Amino acid sequence: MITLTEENYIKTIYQLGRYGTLTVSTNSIAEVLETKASSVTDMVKKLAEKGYANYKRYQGVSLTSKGKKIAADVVRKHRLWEVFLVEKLNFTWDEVHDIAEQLEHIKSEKLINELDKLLDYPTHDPHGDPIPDKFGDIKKTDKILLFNLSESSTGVCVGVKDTSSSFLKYLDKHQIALGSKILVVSREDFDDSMVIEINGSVKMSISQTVANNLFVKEEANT
Amino acid sequence: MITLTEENYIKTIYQLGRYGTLTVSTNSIAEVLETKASSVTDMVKKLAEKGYANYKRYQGVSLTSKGKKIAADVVRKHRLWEVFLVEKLNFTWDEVHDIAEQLEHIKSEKLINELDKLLDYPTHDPHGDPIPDKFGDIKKTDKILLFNLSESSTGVCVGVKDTSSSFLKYLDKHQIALGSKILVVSREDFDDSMVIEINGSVKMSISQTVANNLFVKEEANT
DNA sequence: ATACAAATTTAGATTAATCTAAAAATAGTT
DNA sequence: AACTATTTTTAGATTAATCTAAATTTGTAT
Repeated sequence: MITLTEENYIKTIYQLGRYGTLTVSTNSIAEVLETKASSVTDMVKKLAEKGYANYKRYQGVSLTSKGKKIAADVVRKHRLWEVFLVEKLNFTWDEVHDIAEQLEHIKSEKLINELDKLLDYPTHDPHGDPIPDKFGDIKKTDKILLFNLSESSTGVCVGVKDTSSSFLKYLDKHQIALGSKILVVSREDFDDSMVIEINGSVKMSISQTVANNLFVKEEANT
Repeated sequence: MITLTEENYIKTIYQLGRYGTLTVSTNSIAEVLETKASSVTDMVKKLAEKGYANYKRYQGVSLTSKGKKIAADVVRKHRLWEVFLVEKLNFTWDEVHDIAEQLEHIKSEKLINELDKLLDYPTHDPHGDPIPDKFGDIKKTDKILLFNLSESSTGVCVGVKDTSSSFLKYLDKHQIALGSKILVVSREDFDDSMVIEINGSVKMSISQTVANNLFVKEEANT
């Protein structure tokens, strides 16, 4: 059996390592999980013993295919529950993370399959992140950061990097949502801010920080 | 903060003590939770220290009002989730217990209130057990065991005592469900079995065990 | 009232997950 | 190549929840 704590470590390794493709450092895991690096070392040894991770001292950790499957399942559950909370229980996108963090550990295959069906098989969560399928596979989209969109180009908002409540509320306030059409009107070299136009109407200036936390899908030039 | 384990002990004390009205023994708690009495003693001391229970060595445990509130909340969540699983996710009444056992520990007031609303404020779970309201109050029904129904009396099935999968499947097989009308046709002194008629059509013989695990609400004599 | 059986508690040990502080390895810079 | 700063690991301790085995209390029956 796998414990809740182990699941959280595995998920963190998965996400820090770009869905399990990279090796990650114990320190970075410790930072995300708000523990100490020494605790991470201990746990990572255990995960390796149990066959969920590859680990060589001082060389970082990666997931085995067994570990990746577990991680993808947890992420799948997390994101499906987020969709449920927003679609069925009237939550807003900035309220769902902490609850999904709890719900992601519920064990029942039927439950998650039925939930998937109830929600009509969504492919992305309320923040635009992709939902792994039953087999742990993820559809990759060619999203880029708004910051990397050039002047007079247009993109559709497809996700956020920072999912903090404060950032999401900022976006709400300025009517930026998934699906919004964003035109880069001009860029300011001085402080890397930019002026954008949202859905062809509202014009506003955004900071580099905002531009670096918003994913868009670039639209073909007109 | 209250741990998951503490919550489970509190819930058990609540249920063994008839919704917190009686004092219960450490042994009975140990049996339900499948632990040893010595573990229970330790935990019960801790619960008393934290203000959730009243405890005097060798004299059993009861809940404080603070403990009762926590227990009622957990039971409320458990039963609401059971309704959700049956009503929205196509589970049958014999499949929901173990999953609800996990879901009952999810912490979010908004979540449970919204769930309550989504389900249209149900008063009973799929086994006929009452759902405590937001304040922890429970509507008591005057249900009796089918075993205590006299010959030629009629009752409506309103709940089960044994919620095991095997018993529930037995009921399904014989078309006995919540709401079924049951007439006691005759009783057999020899082995305490009885012949019943279900919904005015099917006649069958049931054992004492079955009659002692089915709750009915007696109907006024015709 | 005593003696015995059953229930309960205590004492001491174990496991999982964590921590601090010290030691070891790695990586970067001159 | 040597020094230093950073990262990582080890060693030893702590906490929550549990266990076994022994000791204590309670209740019952003669």
